[in-house]
Amino acid sequence: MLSNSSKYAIKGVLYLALNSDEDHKVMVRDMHGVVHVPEAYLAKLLQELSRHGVISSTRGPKGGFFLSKEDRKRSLMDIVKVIDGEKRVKSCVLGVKDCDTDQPCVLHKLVGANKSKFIKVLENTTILDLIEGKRDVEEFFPV
Amino acid sequence: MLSNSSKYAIKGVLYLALNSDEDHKVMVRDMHGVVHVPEAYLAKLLQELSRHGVISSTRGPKGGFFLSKEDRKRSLMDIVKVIDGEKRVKSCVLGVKDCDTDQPCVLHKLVGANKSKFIKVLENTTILDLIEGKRDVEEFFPV
DNA sequence: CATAAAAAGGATAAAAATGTCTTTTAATCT
DNA sequence: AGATTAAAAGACATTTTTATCCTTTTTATG
Ligand code: FES
Ligand code: FES
Repeated sequence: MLSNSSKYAIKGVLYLALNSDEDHKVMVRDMHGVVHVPEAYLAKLLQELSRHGVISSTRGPKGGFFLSKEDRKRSLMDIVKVIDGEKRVKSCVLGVKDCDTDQPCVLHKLVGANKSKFIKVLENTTILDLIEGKRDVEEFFPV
Repeated sequence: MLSNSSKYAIKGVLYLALNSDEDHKVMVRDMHGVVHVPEAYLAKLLQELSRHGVISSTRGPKGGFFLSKEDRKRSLMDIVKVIDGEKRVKSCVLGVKDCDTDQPCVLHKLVGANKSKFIKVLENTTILDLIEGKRDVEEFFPV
């Protein structure tokens, strides 16, 4: 459903949500160990997210990636859309076509409801929702 | 969640459920067009399923793949386990570890229930369940 | 302005998934 | 028995995903 890259990206953004803001940017070098994602690869993913305006970044000394107030209101789907594309996550359990069309597949009535519920979660859950009240970083990044 | 290969395999087995029995075996050549899976690749997947006893086959003239009475009682999960492995489908939304452990991830409470419901469907739905009453082959194999 | 720090970008590499082809084995039919 | 047929097996090819490396551009700061 979600690619590995999307999982990585989500974890990266969660880290930023917990550890960064406009005044405290964080370098990939300092976060890749905690979220268990290869440094260069995580950098690529975050750059992609930044390029699409899902997260923020500045270059140079004191630079790094961070989440602005606005960024925190982004949904998980915003991340997934950039990395995997919407099509991938919404595709039918049995094929490539979009789910919920006029011609549902055999499995649709069995799993379709679950799938669209999952998508709703991605769409309706913001970064802020996930981190509110939490500061115990480690629990966020299981191996 | 499910690999493309698993989807192919499920579609192949569904075709066999609708079009084969002990006395009417079917060759890959005759089915790959209907289920929209490359011939040689489908052959490989079916061979794998047969090797693991999920479906049946015999070689030579009048040979082919088919589902025995027993085979029809197999669950979707039996197919997925052979092709993808159980780990892959059960893994956590955010990582590689198994879901539902003592240390659930941040997303678990949001999506975990959906995921385990999906797995339950795979485990509890048999081939027979899917085809009962149906003979309209085409609706089963959307593009 | 010089310098160093950091992301951005691009090229490349490695691994996994997907797909094809050829040879071997087993069943059936003359 | 011999010819034919079809799956089984395995080698090979392609594509996609995942991952690394190196150069360039931008920016803060002394
Ligand atoms: S159409 Fe196949 S899961 Fe919805
Ligand atoms: S532990 Fe991550 S989804 Fe269950």
